[in-house]
Amino acid sequence: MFKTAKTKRISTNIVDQIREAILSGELKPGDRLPSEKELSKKFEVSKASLREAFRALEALGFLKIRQGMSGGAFVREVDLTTARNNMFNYIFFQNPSIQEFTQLTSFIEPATAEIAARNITPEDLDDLEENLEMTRKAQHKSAFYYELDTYFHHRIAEITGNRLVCFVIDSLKNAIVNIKLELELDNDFSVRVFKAHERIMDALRSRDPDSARKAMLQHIQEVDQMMVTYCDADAPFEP
Amino acid sequence: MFKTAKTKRISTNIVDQIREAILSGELKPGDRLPSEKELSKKFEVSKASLREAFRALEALGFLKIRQGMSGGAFVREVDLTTARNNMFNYIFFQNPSIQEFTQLTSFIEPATAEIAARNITPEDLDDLEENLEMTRKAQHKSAFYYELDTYFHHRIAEITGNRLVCFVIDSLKNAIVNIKLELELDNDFSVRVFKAHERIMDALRSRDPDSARKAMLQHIQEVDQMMVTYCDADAPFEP
DNA sequence: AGTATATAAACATCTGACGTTTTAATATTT
DNA sequence: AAATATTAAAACGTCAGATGTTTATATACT
Repeated sequence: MFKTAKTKRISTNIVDQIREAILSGELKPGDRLPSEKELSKKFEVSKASLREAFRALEALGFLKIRQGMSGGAFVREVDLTTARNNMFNYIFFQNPSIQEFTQLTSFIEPATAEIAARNITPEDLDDLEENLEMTRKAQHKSAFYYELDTYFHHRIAEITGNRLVCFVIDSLKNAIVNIKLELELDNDFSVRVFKAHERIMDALRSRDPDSARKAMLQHIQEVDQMMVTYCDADAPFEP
Repeated sequence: MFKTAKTKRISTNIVDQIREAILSGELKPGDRLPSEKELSKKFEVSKASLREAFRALEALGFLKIRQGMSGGAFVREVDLTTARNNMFNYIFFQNPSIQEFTQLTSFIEPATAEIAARNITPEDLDDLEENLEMTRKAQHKSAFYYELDTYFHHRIAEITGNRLVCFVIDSLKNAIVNIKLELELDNDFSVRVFKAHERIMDALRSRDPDSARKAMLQHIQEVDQMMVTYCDADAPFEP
């Protein structure tokens, strides 16, 4: 009983109203809001307060403000990058251990690989073969190598057709790389990753769910092992 | 080669600088930033621009601004609620099917239950027993029932000690309830949920990982089944 | 037809004034 | 002396209006 009667900041009030309008479907991606002048009249607030609200809604990913004639505030879908960044911000403060990352990943990715082995199409296979080939060639180019690895896992997740799974896998990979290591790949590491990807591909090619699951799990555990060793050895990331 | 040379908005620049300072550890949770007046002097920008930046950083969960003497902008950890809301915003636009939720959940929660059965302490058990008892008594009080269910799953996840797992499970439960249904529990539904929880508890009590995993999986699939039926039957949520 | 120029709509930024909240110090009362 | 009331100051909150910048479109000029 008795909720707070405190009046919020004006900008907060506006953020809530616009967010609500979007979530209720009253405003849809692509819609353009009235100009600052008109809106501040409607809300009966100053331009400054309105603009503060816009900055928050932009940070949340609900709006994109464009300058110039026929610019304005456009509603947009909260996109993957925004969501992933926001998730990163949270995970950063949790500062989970490599083992926590590995554990969650090992719950999801082997299952993903298993399903992929059942549902994979020739096009998917071609895509992954190409990725594998590029990985083979790129074994010593660190930054590029990371991108290829991410794509490999992302692509397999995509085959499940489950966007939530894709999102979580993406976000985890993004977070661990940004938090834990700037991935100073040594030769051994990249060779092992490549070989693991090869084994997974073998299983996918032969549409063998069980092997795919096992190969993926082994891959995850091997990488975990290497990362833990690497961190213990010469890169303590907790000052 | 050649990145964009476009100068960003001032507020964006400030957001980036402060965010960077936090991520690099230069600023820590609890720290107080200088006053608006001083900061706008340091950044050589107007108060308005600085405040716009503050609104964005607040929305992201990095800052909390307090009014009054000895108020100001305080750095804080991005908290679970903020992160969960931000994740919800993304998932809202993806509008995933119940099956997508179920699939991801079925990857994670059975594994969670399995581990919990191994690691559960007497205190954990007491907690869960109490929750089960309350669930038994509250089978017809919809809102409360949902809270108890959420806590049950959350608490089991917690036993793994893996904060990422907790976060994902929490966020998923939060999202599905807010997006898909305002959970008009009928009697059958709550009875089945209660019985499933009972079965899971049996397994946890006897520290039987295999049974715990199976019971959890069955619970998830049963709930999925009921939700799909419910949605098909009389609550189409896509207008 | 193609290119330059002008115009207008809309956002971006700054300034300075005034209001509100909150804490802490001080004065007053009991 | 303790409790209460008053006051002061620091910091955020809001507003109005002036001025600058961007961008698309219309117009004029090759």
